[in-house]
Amino acid sequence: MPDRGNASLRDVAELAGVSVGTVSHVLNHPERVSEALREKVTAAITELNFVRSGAARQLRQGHSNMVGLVVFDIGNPFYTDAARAIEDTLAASDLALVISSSDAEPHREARVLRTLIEQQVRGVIITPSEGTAALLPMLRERGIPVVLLDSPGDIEGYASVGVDDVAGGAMAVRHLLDRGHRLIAMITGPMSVRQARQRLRGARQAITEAGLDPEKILVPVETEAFTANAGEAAMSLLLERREVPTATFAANDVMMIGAMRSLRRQGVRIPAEMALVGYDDIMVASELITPLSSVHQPMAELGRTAAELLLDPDADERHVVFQPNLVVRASSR
Amino acid sequence: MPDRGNASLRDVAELAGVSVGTVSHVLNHPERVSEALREKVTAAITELNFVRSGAARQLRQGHSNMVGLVVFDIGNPFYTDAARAIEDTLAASDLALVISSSDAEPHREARVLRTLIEQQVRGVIITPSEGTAALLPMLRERGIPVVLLDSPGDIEGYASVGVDDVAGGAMAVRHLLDRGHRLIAMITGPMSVRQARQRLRGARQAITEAGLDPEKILVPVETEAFTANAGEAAMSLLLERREVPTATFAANDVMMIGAMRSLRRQGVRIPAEMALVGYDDIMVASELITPLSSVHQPMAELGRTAAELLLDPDADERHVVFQPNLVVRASSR
DNA sequence: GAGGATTGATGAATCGATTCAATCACGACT
DNA sequence: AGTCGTGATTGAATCGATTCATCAATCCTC
Repeated sequence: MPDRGNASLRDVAELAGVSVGTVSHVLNHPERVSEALREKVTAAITELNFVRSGAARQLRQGHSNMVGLVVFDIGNPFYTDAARAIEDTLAASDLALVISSSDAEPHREARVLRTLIEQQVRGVIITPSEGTAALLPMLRERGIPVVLLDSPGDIEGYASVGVDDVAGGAMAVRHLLDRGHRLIAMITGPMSVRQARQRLRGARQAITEAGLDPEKILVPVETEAFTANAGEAAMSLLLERREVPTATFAANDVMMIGAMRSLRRQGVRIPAEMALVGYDDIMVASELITPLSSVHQPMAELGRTAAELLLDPDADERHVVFQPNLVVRASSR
Repeated sequence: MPDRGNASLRDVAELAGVSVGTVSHVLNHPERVSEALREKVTAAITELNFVRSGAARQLRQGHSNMVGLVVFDIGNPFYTDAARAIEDTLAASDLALVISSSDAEPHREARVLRTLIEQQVRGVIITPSEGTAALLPMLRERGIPVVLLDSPGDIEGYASVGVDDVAGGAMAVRHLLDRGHRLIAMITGPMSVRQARQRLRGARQAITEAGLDPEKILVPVETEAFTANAGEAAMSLLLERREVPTATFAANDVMMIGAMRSLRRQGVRIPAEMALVGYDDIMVASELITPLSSVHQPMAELGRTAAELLLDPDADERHVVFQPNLVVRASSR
């Protein structure tokens, strides 16, 4: 057995009877090498099963061919959809994607970013948490481009992509207004979360724009978490009101699933007695007993754009905001 | 402003007034350096904001501090749960995780593995697809440890971790038998998929073990895909039978959600007229109108063990198989 | 046919951290 | 006082791909 698997560029050169410079040219600038030599070199490469050392390459070039993606939680389907799109876009430029999750822990986030700097990544795409702003200068100092994901202009001085949560909230409520509802509940989730606040703002805005009074039309119910149980409790509360709303908008589909449980138990018909619109358009939204209308976010486009911004040298501080779109299903029809 | 962010180990040495060797020792073998110098060096490191070059380090050491994880699809929640556990386990050994998805495309998988080899990763954890077996020798040749994920001994000669799908199928059906059901449908999914075959085998086995005849008890229905629509169609078919089963086991929760749609439309009561058990225990299983019993897989343990096997030098060809567990909810109670 | 231009190939210098053999400083012991 | 030993520090060699100045060869043009 030939001693395969550890060949260096020098070994290839020796076998092919050329200089190391030529082998390197075959790999990086094939057009500069005559066909005869090119063939000899490629033959030697296959023969030796040669794979070039990324370390040596990076050391010389000053940067690697990797881009870092740092998300809160890899488990979140939105981020994975975006990640997929990022990966595909980068692949076209021969860049590999390195995914890490920060869990929104500053300590962990710092460690992850440090590793990325050590690897001299070509750029970083990150969904910022509370502590992120303090860490970004580390990257900036080293000339590593940064794009903020799902964070429309949260932090000054960096390019960003995001989805317009105000518009999303507005389009959900506008749809319900259009269908004649005049007392609309909103299950907001925790108001400490930016997305919750902005979706609520959008909801109010839609009502104002229709020439109506948000105070009279909208019944917001804050919950402690974005869970199904929280949604169920919120809906139970709403059904006990003197004047029960005829429609409900939830800032998240999972809470709405809980709310639907409560409705089913009380025998409230959907959408006849209670129309529903959720947010996120999760995979099962269309698979529920009553398929759920929901605000869909273009995560793939978001990812693609984030990657494009990262690669664009003069995108320094551009902010791209995508518009969500409403998917209407039986729950509000 | 000091020119921060590009300092090399030599710059640190200069500022601290010591040799490069000493700085390196401070980083890697602090105990060999006197306290006085150690402090001077650490001061210089902070002053210059020094982060060592991973490339140079790797080049010299012959390997990086990264481990590659290659999955079918990052979007799949199972894999992300496992990924999280892998990441945590590796972090304890100061190893970073690089996640990539192969989409089960051999072409893409080959490219991903090539990148990992270039990076001289310390090991690779991979969920193998059809073409994987042919690619693994590339890693073996280079002495890169490999652990197969979710693939109990599929490929000879490599360590692996997996969940016992036969046992999973068996425990679902055993539960239904225990509750007195004697005509049980199984929505299998495509039989070309190993998981589908093994879960069916488990189902048969449970019936045999109970001293009954699988041919008389079990009604398998193959579908073309693991989707909700496929599940719905399968259930409609079952309901048209002369003798309608009193229980259904689906090889996947999403198909079961479709099946439940069909049942609801026909007014079949769950579990009184039809008991249900799914597989995967997806997040919404507990959030459905009728909470769904489902076979749960210990993905976190799977991930942790995969990482441990990877780091264990004498785990060369060990196979670890986990047992799934049945979560009983209202749909079969 | 000579000079100039073009194309192809070469190999030494380079990137930055690690490591080990060599040197140094200082105290202890004979 | 001199020698030995111990522990701390040094610095040069090393890993492997890239690049650029240099050299060689071939082709055009007048």
